[in-house]
Amino acid sequence: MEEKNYCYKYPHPAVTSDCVIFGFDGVAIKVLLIQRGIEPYKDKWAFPGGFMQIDETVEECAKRELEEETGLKTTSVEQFYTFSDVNRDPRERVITVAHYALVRLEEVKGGDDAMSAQWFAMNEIPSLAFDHDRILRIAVNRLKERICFEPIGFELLPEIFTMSALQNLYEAILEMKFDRRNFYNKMLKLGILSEAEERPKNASRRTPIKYRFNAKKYAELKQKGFRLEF
Amino acid sequence: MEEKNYCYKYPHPAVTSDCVIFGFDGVAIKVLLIQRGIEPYKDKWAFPGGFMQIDETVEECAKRELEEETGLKTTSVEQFYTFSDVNRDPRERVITVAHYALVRLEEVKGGDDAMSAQWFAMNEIPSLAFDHDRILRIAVNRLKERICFEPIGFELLPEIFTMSALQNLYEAILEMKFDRRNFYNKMLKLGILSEAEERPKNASRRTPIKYRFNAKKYAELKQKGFRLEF
DNA sequence: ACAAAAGTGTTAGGCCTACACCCATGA
DNA sequence: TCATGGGTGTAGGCCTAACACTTTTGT
Repeated sequence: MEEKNYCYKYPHPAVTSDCVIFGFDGVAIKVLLIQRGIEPYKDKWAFPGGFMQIDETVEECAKRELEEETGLKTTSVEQFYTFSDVNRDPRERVITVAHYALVRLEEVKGGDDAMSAQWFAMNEIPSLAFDHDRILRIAVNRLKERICFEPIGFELLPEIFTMSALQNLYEAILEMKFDRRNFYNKMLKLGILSEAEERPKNASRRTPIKYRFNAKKYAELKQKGFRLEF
Repeated sequence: MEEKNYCYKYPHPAVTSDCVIFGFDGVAIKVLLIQRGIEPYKDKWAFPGGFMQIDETVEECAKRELEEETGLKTTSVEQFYTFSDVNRDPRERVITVAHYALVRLEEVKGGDDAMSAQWFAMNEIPSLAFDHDRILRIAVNRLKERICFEPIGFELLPEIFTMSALQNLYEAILEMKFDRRNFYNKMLKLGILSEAEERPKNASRRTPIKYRFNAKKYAELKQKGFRLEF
């Protein structure tokens, strides 16, 4: 038998952190999953995550496990819900603090085949281990809510992007279609986009304007309180 | 020495649930606190809460502890953040899942002096135990955010209320002043208020109209998606 | 040549905001 | 009689939503 050296007067649950990692390939929202190598739910797909160590916060745990399991280093994850159903893990009582993060797909490719991590489009998600289906549903809802208030979409795009890439992203996340002209106007009126290059003199009608996110203007705007409506 | 009969291969944190209970007395938002009877932070004020049992969810724990410590039974609490700083409790590693709930002050009076629970107006909050100051700050932010999207304010008011009571509540939560006519128009246009009584024939200009919250109309509205803007 | 991508502007309707007067009551 | 609370409507500005054509490029 294993040694069990950590003893308490009352029963303690195990605590894990899980990570729902969103990416965007220009067309669809994708989610990063790993295939479990051990029981329970061996060979099933699940979110990267694992047991919290006694000297780290749940956020630190989420980032550490993410890197260990997928090679992906992110600067920030955001917790969004704690799942505590009594029987959500067959091994022992486990509560998990679920986090999400947005990453640029381009910056990640490395981790994919070295590890057993893979990106899945939202409509191709396999059946997931534990209660991870539920975690995903709630994560997607949070993402939808949040993108209406903060320009988090830019974290999913390359630094320089076209207006239609941005529109595609919003349409993919919110599962809605927008009128192109209205979307342009709304985004430009917000004032948080800067043109990323001189428009060449020989600008054809066909070459799209490149933008970048203007964090400085956004900070000013945020102070005053604002809201993106869709 | 106490017996320590619950043993694990790896160290486990303790898990607690805490409750930020909001009430409204017609003028100001209040919060329910209890005075701690034991160390650590003996005699300091804190949110009701306590250790999760191994066979209950964090939400069940929150409701149980709330009732044990204040006599207050609530049907629902909502978790809003999990605090996991490594040293937030001097006894052992404790992570807490913080919840909030809105209650009608009128329905609570019982518990107050039997227990050592007391209501505090937001500007009279004493210094709190643990990291409960931080928990309160975040709870208040969530409340502000949420009241702009869902008519949770009605949970704080008596079933039948006047428009100015409702306006006072919104002004207290959001710490803003609204134009009375605009507030009336906005609320009535939403269509989630019903007049609670016949307007008497001898209606004087001075007797206010009584309303009640119309959950049915709200449910219809919610399906279509809506938003309260302030 | 045709389909697909991208740039561009106007109009009508709805919503938000700001604002003032009258009446009744209680002190 | 005066202060307070409460009911009520309008006008201007801003935002939103709907909507079409032209240019260019690649096939």
